[in-house]
Amino acid sequence: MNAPLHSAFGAKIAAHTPLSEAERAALGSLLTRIQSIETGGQIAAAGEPLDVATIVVEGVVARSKLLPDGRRQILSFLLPGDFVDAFASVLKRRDDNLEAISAARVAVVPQTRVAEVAARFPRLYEAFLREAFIEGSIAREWVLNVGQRTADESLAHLICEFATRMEAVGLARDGLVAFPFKQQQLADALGLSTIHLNRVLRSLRASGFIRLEARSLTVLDSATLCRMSHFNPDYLHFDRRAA
Amino acid sequence: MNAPLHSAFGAKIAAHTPLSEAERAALGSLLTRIQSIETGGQIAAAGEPLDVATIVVEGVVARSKLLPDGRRQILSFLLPGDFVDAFASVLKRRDDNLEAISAARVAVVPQTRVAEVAARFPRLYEAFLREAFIEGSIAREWVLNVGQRTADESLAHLICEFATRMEAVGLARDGLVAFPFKQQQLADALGLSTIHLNRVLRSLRASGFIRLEARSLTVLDSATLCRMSHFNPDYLHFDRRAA
DNA sequence: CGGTTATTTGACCGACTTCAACTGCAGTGG
DNA sequence: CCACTGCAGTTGAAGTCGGTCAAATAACCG
Repeated sequence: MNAPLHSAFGAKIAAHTPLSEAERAALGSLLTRIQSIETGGQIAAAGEPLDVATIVVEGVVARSKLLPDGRRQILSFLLPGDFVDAFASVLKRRDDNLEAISAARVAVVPQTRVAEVAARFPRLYEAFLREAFIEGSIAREWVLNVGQRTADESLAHLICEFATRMEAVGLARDGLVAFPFKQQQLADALGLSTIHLNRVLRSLRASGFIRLEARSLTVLDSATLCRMSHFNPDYLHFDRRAA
Repeated sequence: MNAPLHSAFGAKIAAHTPLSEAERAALGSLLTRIQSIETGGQIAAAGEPLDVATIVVEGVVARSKLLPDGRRQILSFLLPGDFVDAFASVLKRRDDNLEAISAARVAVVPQTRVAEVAARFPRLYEAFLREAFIEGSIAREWVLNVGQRTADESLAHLICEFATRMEAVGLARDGLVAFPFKQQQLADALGLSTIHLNRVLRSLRASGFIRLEARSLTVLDSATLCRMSHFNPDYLHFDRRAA
């Protein structure tokens, strides 16, 4: 992970919106209050006011919800460059949690700062809005993943999504990508038990579709993985102008 | 259901945003091109451009996704007064479907019209944004529902959510509410087989929690239903100013 | 090195699915 | 008026996917 430090954030937005120097500078100015969070550390909790947005600078963050008896569902993984809750101030209080999957660095941006930048730079405003709706679209795909796909399909789908998104921000190359997840976390993301997740993961390795060692994943047979999980990247809305 | 025809839409927004006469008029002006859709009719399909927003005037609409082999997941139910895809023009193409659960009447609003109204009335703009993010919040709760809750819990939760939302737009009274769903549709919403859904629904009736006859639902024991499903209405974000 | 946490494995169990058949009802047409 | 059709709902039996319980490695960390 020795990519230039703040690159993902700007790169992600620049991928679909050409940016002026002033816009780049404004983006950079959002990355001031950067916090380091250790693995498993909590970044935000349900019930807190929604007065800050969060930009993931480094590492992976999970958005999750809990049931009173302790069952946990992970709702999405936030990767470097992701900017969440930028418009959440239209709601009052957070109803979910943000926690670090790996050691992470995140920028915590007061909504007032976001609003200033958005007011000055309409294209950035639209880019932020776009990010927010893409996260919504991903959440809907997860409903499909958890509700309809079998355990194998849904794990394969998660891997396809993760690899694709990491590649899009330049953090994967030739199918090789950091994979910081504990099996417990993958299980919570897919609505499976850890034990079953372990067997399914194991079977993907045994089939030769992936290699997984030292928290690092190699996708060996991307085509099969995508096909078996019915992965269709449209829901990631990478390119606005694409057909 | 002989509530005044267009009431739900305005009422829903007025519930958290005080509206001027001009704002009311602008809202009304969005409700011009109203289409009647028969039960099961398709309103929009994946792949279409996202150049229109949709307001549900009457009836219930489902947002759904399909897998190539025919499995279907319903992602949310849109009730009278709901306004969806108002900002979706930041994305290019739809990746889900809208279909009528019951006979429905919907207003199909070109994004340009939405933009005009939003530009003239900032408070309406914010209200629309709010609607959009609440739908996102509901989608995240559904991930939890499908991923973690057992079949009984998740059906009970769906019923609590539906009754609560219908009540919020004045379409339920004393626990009595129209319930247009086929068991197949409920099953697709919860990621269950129809047969299992039938048994679970049946057991909720046998337990005396609900009565269900002639497409009309009576919630007999709301407290137990909410408790057993861990229903916490915070995620519906009804009142922005509430604690 | 010891203690904790993560992963792996096995045996068993249960929630949910699948397959198949039957009921009830509304519409349709003879 | 009544067979005929089709669809939604109901029921039963059998099978499977995935969960639970328990325990053994293996990796991690101070």
